[in-house]
Amino acid sequence: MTSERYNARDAEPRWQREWDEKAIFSARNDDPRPKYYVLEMFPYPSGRIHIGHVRNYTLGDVLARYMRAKGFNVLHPMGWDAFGLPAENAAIERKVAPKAWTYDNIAAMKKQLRSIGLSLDWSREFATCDPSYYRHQQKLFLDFLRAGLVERESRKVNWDPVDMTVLANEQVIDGRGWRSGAVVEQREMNQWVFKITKYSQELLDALDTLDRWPDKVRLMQRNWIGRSEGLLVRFALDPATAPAGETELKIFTTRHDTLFGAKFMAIAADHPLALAAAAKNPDLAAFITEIKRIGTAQEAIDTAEKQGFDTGIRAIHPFDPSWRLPVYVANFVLMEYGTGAIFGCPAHDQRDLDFVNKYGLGNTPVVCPEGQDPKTFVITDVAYDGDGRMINSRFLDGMTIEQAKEEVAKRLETEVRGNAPVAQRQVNFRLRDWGISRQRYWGCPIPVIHCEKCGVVPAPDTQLPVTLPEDATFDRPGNALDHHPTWKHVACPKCAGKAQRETDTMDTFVDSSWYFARFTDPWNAQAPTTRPVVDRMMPVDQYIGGVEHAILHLLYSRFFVRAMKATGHIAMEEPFAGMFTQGMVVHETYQKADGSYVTPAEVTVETGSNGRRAVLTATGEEVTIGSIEKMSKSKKNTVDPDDIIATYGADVARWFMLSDSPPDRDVIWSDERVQGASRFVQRLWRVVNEAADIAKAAPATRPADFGPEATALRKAAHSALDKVSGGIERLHFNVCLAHIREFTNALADTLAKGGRPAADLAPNLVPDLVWAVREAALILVQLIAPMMPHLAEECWQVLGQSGLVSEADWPQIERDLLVEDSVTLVVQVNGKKRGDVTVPRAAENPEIETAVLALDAVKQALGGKAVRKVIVVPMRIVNVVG
RNA sequence: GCUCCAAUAGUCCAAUUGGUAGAGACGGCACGCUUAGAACGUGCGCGAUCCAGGUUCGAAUCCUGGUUGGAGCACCA
Repeated sequence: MTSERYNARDAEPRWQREWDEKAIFSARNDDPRPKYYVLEMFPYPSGRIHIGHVRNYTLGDVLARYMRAKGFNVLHPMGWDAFGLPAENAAIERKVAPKAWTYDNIAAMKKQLRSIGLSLDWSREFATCDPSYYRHQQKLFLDFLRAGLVERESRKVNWDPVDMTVLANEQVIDGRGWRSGAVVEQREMNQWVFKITKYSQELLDALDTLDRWPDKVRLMQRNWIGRSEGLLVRFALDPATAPAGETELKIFTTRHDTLFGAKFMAIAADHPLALAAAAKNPDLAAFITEIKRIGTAQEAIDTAEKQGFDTGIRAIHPFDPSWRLPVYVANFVLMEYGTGAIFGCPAHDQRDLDFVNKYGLGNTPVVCPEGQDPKTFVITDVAYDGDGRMINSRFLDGMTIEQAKEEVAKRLETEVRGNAPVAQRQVNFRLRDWGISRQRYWGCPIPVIHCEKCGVVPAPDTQLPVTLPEDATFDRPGNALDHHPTWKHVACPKCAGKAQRETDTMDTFVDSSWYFARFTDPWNAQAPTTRPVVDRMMPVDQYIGGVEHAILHLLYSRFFVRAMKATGHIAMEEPFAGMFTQGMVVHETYQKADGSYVTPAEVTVETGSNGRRAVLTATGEEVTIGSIEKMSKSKKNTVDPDDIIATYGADVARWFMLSDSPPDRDVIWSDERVQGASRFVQRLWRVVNEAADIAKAAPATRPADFGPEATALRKAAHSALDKVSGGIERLHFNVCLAHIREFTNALADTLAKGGRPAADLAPNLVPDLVWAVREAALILVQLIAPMMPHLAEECWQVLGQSGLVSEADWPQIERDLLVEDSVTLVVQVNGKKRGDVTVPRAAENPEIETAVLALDAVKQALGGKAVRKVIVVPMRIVNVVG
């Protein structure tokens, strides 16, 4: 018997070396077994891993190790999402080259990742900033360009005039650049865009096939794509009021049923008609300038009041030539959606109602809710957007909304004005094409050349990769690529004349939109993918990451794979067959009396009879325990994975991450519970060592019969095996851990009942029980192996097993042990529990009924009333209805 | 504002998807052990499953309405 504590600091590096030397986690592309691809979202090399990474990668590792034991050829790779702004900021602030900074960080983080004991295939590692990766991305870009999936477009962008760069919407805070603080301008710029909207409908429809994705994520994508069916209507303009001879105004609506409730038309500030009118009206021009200025600040948009300006233009109602509607320029109409123009029906749209109430245009209800009297139904401050019957709508009166929509569409699409129908049915999407141009150095260069004579010329394949210059300087704002003295000057591949390289680089979301495919064959120097390999190893069977990527990253990847299919790089459409969004790691916050935050490492929490209090460990000063929040540097409520692993070991960190909270929910980091995990590690170590001492006496062959004690232990073992297997497959790791602890308790009980010390006892034990103890201990170790692989290896060795538990096959379940000979059914009378009855497993309903009705408790509860019905739920319950 | 999700013991969470509310842990209390020791072992679980209705033989689970908390989108016509 070993009385030594389990020493994680000694064991963990030892087993990590062992796995490494034997390269047991390398997947082979020619392995004939069925494949299983587990992938966690790859990290940005910020410098240190975060506790959230530990959770993310532990979740994936449990699955990878389990599937490996189940006999799959598991692909579980890791890499680095290595392009991006922080490297350039480091270059500016610390005078270190982005490349050096990035690769140093990768080296540091890789060391940290290794200390977690993840079963990763490091032979496939790459960083997206490796030219050997991005050269293929450039190739994909050029293939997409040829296929019409990339275009150059003039687009409105957020421009930071100080940093001289385009900002993403998230980088604009209160209308100012997040770094420079300069007021952000809206500029029209030429941008490269991926034509993701060509796949709007497909990306939407295919969501229904992704049955192993969270509903939440699918819903978010559905809303993001934002399909709406409506009608495109051409309103004629009163020629006397048109500023420059315009004849019509096109609008898009989904509520054409409410056309008779129209009170006004509204157009966006940058609508051509608005610009034409502004040219003749200085007041209108001033108004447009004003609302465009507000338009840049995201905050202002949220709270801005509805504002409009009457252009003087009058539109003619499509069903009544004598009905004129005023055309306003309004700040709530977006040029980017639909046609940039609407008709306003205030009674049934809140925005329109706010607008008319401000400008005194009135409203007419045209949909009356069921049960309301149309004569008294009025709208004042709240628009009605529910169901009902049409009123005040001439030929539509009495129809449902759907009938009215159909009638309006039918009439207007058959009416012709100037060789075209007045209206046509149209489907609109909220989804926009994906602008990928970034005025940044540290990104994948866009492989095109601008020639004064030939225009945009793709870089020839032979010139790939177009690499970043390593001697760029960061001493002034703007794009370092553009500033570089020589890099952009090249000869035109077509005419050999003077030309310039594109100095924009790609959005880093491009890098992460296909890395999962590259992992299948990162060694291919000739092409992005190797067809037979990528077609066999993809899709990713289980992808795991944070919900913050639920929309953009996942949608872009889904688009990218479709584009890769269209250009012959892959056979499938959907990259991720299974998707899982894990919760965050959160922690309570601690504040000193002066309001400043202190880290958990500086604090000692004491639990007394009147609750918990926290003091500074160094000084004893009392600190306030604050709310539980996402770990952040500003709140200082972070824990460092290195500290945890140094103190408790990786297995404890892993076990803690998996316990209690379901993986898709936030987990509260709690020192008490981490210590609980640590105590379990020691307890398991003791139990296994004790079992190992007994197991030495186990007979070599399986006994023919097992006594009751042995059978009970075997049932506990195989039941745990069954539940844990199922739990892992459904990613219910917290429940798996509960079953493992339950089984550990059962094994410990059996050992304790035999008496102590165990060594004296072994010879007295009957062989069947000794054999069962050995079996139980082995199963237990295999069950914990996916979660605590180092401890499992150590235990495996103690149990005298040769080889590695990481390479062992998952134990076979003996299903016979899971079925009981007799079952105990709960007996209810009128839904209330009155007792129970134990019957043979095979008992038929009539015998069960007889047995139940014979119970005294049942007779008493019935109180002489006749039995009306007896409901027998097999294996569970009997309900007597009296 | 719109859409969606959640709510079970002091705390974190289970409940085979409509069948006995309790698996596991944290904390607490009691007892034991007296050295595996900032441990270890044993024991202790009445909470109208957030509230009000409804469906059902039977509801934590399904339906309706609310309360509280969270998430996403945000003038999308």
